[in-house]
Amino acid sequence: MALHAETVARRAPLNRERVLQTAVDLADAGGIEDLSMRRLAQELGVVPMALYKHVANKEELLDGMVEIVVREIDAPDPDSDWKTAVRQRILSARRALLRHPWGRRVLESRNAPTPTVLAYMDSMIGMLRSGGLSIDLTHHVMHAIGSRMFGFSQELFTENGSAAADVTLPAATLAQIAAIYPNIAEVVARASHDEASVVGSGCDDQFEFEFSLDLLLDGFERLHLQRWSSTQPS
Amino acid sequence: MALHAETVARRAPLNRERVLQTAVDLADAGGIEDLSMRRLAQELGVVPMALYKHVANKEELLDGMVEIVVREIDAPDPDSDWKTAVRQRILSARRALLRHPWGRRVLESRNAPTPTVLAYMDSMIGMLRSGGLSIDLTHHVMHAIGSRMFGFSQELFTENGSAAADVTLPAATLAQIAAIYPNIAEVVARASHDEASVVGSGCDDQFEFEFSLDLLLDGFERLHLQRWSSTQPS
DNA sequence: ACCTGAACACCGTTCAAGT
DNA sequence: ACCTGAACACCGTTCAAGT
Repeated sequence: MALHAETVARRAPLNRERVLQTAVDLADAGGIEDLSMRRLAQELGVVPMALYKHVANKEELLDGMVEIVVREIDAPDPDSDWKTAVRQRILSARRALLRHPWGRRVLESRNAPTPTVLAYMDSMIGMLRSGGLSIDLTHHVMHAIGSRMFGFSQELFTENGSAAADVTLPAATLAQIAAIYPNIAEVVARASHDEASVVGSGCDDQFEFEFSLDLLLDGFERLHLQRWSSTQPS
Repeated sequence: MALHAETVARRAPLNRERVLQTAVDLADAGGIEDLSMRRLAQELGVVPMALYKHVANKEELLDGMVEIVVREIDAPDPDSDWKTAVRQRILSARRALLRHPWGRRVLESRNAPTPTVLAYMDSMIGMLRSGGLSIDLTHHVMHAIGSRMFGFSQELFTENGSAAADVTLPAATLAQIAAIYPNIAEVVARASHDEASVVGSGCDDQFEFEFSLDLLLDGFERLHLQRWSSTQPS
């Protein structure tokens, strides 16, 4: 009896908030593949089925985790012009995603947007409209930004560290690669020469992200200034 | 004895080619989530362990499936200018991916690029270099295109059909959504009005893909013409 | 009313035994 | 040498029994 009471008292009462936050912590620490309902229950000191009191199923758990990540994105700066404000906000989203590397994969696996995601999108549209962009242009801009608005890049093979064109192989095999893929070798050689300070990939992810983001934003601005319309393409 | 001989004769001899092609067919028909080693073995009329004679593990199976998809991408047209040739090739990649909707997810899950993927990237770099782009610009262009070179879009919640901003809900709840997300509602209302002919999403995926692809390609061309360099940003 | 153990229907893969 | 059944260590979730 006493033992039983002590056991109950020792563990903090489970609630949805604590379930979600522990799931986030687990994914942050061990990656999303280490997160299972059974593993999460173990971490919380309960039996797996106890979780189903607070989340309907694993999908709802993942939805809740997405909400936590998206809520970390800074509010828009009302004093900046639309392009600067959008840029800053997306860079803030990227920082949130760097804190939670599993966020990208999980967000992309969702079937439907959660309320927080919809609110973020609504806010983003509002920023573009406040900048004077037409509804038409805003619509296509939202498609063009796509999940980049959450700070996703669209790079190759970055999930697990190194990008495809980046070579962490010994120089011996690099020569062999050059024989088969001469163009890749040329680019890699140049990149590693220019940016030798960057360890690992040899590429500056932040630079690459801003490079493509700015290319798109500049394109949007150009279309806006020339009063682009989808019915009369230039 | 006779029965046994008949059983052996009835099933075509297993080989790597047939294992991979059957896996592709299964994924095409039932989605990637229906593809398991056990399910694939069943389809081929063998015991699960028989597959491990032809592929080391499931990862290698998925690699092989990626190779099949990427090999379907058309070769570059040597007579077109670089921008047109790149554009055509990426649109061909997109068609391949539309035939194998699981391709995106599987390709993104790979840890390292397969030989066919590397060859495709090498060829893409070659096209840019032939167009006169500097190694420096080519490098950053490759990052900026990223997985879009395989025909991936970066749209939201498109995996399972409808994009986030698209409303397939009854009009009654649309009004409720408008109260909470007025900016989304405004864009959706306009889009469904303009493109009422398109069923489902109300958005023309092909148009959106080409819109952002051309924005990027035009940006690349502009940087090339003004002799852009990463060491001296404009 | 609440909690929970056992069970179900799956996974990918290992391993040892059988032919 | 080749093939294969059983087993291992997992999943998410259901369900009925226990308190």
